[in-house]
Amino acid sequence: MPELPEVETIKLGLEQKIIGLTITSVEILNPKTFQGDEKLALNGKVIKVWRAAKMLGIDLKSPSLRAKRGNLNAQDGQKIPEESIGGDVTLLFHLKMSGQVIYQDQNSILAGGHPTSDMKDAMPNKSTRVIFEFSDGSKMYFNDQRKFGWIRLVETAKVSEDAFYKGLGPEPLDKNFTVEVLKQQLLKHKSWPVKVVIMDQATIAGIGNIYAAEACFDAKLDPRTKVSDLTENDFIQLHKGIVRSLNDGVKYGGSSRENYVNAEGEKGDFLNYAFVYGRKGEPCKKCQTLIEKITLGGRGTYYCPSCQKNKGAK
DNA sequence: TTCAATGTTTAGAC
DNA sequence: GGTCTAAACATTGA
Repeated sequence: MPELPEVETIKLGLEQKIIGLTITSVEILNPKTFQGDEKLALNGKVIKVWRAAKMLGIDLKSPSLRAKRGNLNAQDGQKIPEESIGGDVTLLFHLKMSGQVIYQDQNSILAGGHPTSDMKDAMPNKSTRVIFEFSDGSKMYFNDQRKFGWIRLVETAKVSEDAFYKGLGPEPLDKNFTVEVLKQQLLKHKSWPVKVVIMDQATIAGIGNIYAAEACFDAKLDPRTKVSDLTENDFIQLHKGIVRSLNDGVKYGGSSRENYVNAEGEKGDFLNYAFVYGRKGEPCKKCQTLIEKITLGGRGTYYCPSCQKNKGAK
């Protein structure tokens, strides 16, 4: 489920909580969920929490890895300086369709990812796949109903070699993501429908089915419009639509109805603000025409037949 | 009972 | 190779 804004929401919450904490145990309830040697995370201190597309990264300073290497740098045999700021190992998370990251300490619950009614209840539950415990007694749970998601432990220096990470295109919320970049990326697939191409992770990183539909609505483009039929203005509007919908997603705390829950009961409810996603048969918020649903690129696709036009269609 | 689900990868058929 | 579809992963809920 989670797309870029949901993962960003988790990242923003998590970094307030776990930076500086040390992992004291990693309990793997479903072996297929965790790839790599979890022992390298033990006694690892959280240095950084980051996001790339829909992937979450947690960098750890790993005493275990240093011990394994004899505290020597593999390349030149030099001692690794203690003041080294970079992490040694990184936990990569991908939530796929139904993953959740839930962090609980004494005072609060931080729950992000796929929305379920029980996500702020007692953990672990039947969807819990991996449990991390920190030095202060707080815990982080990785839940995943459908078991599509994964956690991978890799050496921080080798994150860029990770198969998934390697395949990612430009980050849409990065300041370098200009209209020109969008255009260049899209033109690599001139015959593809616009919604399909913006969901392609190698073209643009992090856009999923919800935000792709919203971005097309925002740009007034029929999702089936081929890239070759886009005008200069379409690229500008599409760029605006992508950035706006993703930023709105972050602003509203993601599309999970109870994405972020704390003592104040804050919730993410972007879906309440969606113009087309999940609104088949309901009136368009702009023109009252009923929203239609089709299948495009194998995915359910919602659009307003009146607001969104396909200039290439006969 | 059947179908679709906020993701990604892979296999087949033109 | 390009392009499209279906299937695979596994589970739940409408």
